[in-house]
Amino acid sequence: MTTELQNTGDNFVTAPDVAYSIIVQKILDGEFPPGMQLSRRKMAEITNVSVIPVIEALKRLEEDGLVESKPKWGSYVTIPTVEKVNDSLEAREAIECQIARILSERMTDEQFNELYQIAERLDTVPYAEDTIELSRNAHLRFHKTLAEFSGNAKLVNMFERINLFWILCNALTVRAKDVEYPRYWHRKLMDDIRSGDPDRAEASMREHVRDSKGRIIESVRNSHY
Amino acid sequence: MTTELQNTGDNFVTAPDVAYSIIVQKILDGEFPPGMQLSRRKMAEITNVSVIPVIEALKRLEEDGLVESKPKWGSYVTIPTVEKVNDSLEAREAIECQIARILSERMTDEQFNELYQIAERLDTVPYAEDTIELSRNAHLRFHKTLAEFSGNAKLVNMFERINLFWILCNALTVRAKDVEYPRYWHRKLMDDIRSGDPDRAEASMREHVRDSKGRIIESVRNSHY
DNA sequence: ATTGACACACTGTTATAACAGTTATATCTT
DNA sequence: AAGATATAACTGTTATAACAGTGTGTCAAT
Repeated sequence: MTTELQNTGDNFVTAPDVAYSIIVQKILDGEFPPGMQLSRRKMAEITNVSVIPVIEALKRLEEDGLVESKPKWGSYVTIPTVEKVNDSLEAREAIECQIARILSERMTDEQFNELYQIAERLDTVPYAEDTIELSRNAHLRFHKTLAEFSGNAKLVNMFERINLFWILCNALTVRAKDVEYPRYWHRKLMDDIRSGDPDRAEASMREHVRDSKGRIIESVRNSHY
Repeated sequence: MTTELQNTGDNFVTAPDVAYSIIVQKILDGEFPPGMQLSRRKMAEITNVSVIPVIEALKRLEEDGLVESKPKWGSYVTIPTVEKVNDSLEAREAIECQIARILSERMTDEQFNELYQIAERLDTVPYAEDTIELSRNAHLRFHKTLAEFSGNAKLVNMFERINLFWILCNALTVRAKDVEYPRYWHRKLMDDIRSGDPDRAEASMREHVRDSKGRIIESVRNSHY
């Protein structure tokens, strides 16, 4: 049953990769709910690898903020408290504002066009029940592309970390009806970045990030784990 | 010879902790210079633990940016290229500016006084050959304390990561004579944070971080590994 | 009935050893 | 002598198993 462990040419899939992707999936799907203990042996059994790679997978998840550990006790799925969500959003604000600043100073026309297309779709496609998955993915891709276009590997890395915890919170709490963007929300952000003024770009991004803050905090407060 | 592995009461020192601290020390001391390959077996031998904890230690070092890895080849001490240093400084800027913003809005009088004392020492003690170690430590503590007073665990964590790579770069390149602070450099920063205006605090911090940028980049460019 | 202690069934931790690539060197062939 | 091939000595990777705490439930004594 080691079908997934094959070395397909150049890119080598390690056992920790396998364990990580399976566990992440189950956490985001809600199969492993917040607070649930993740025993190393059981995770090894589920993912068909041994304990060693599971340790590394859990460690990565800890870096992502999806899992926490008590020494000599074990790991469990992070419970998104108001404090943690707040910390995460402040960190996200730091990263994304810096990305906006950088992009305002170095962004090619092709990059702007690509981003603007996504922004337009986000502003026009309604956030309805049947398109929620589509819209959410587009939204994630928008921010991920912004990060990548900064050309800064460290910022991209930090963003992806923060983002996973954010995705978890969304999956747990936000419903479609809660989300309603102004009509030119994302395109305005792009225009402000395009202006070439770092301060303006940053201010616009800060507003953009903070917009979701109150909503998320409220949702988290209402869901007790 | 397992004297270091004892469980001293409550706080449990794991084998990865032991390996990590030894290897970090040797990297920062220059005993393991940039580019040097760090074989897992040899690291295990040096640190008196087995290969498994060494894997975790090397992984932590990778997170810190002190070590890089090629799959199926091994780990080696990071070579601080201009690009990496630049990325790191931009990330540092993001974190520290956000910390400055937060502190401008929530900082107690005691916290301000403690920070101001360190700032005063930094501005008055000359950065001479014999006090370089002292001064550098004070400088690190200043920024570390700033991070901690933000009350945001994620930001503290991110800061410590970034900071280690920064320490490495400093250890490799900067000489005492290169560094010369304006007389009120750190106290001005504290005053700007104290003003209560997030934008002003941020701008001041940005200037503070960028001040060192040119100097470091130049030093790194001149030291080819 | 309550309380204490002991044992068992979990948990993490990590050393050993076998497996699997990579690289460099030595040997063989042309 | 030059090139190609095989081999040896590294490297990372990870499964197995033994060790070491932690918590829980049960049983006996009070």
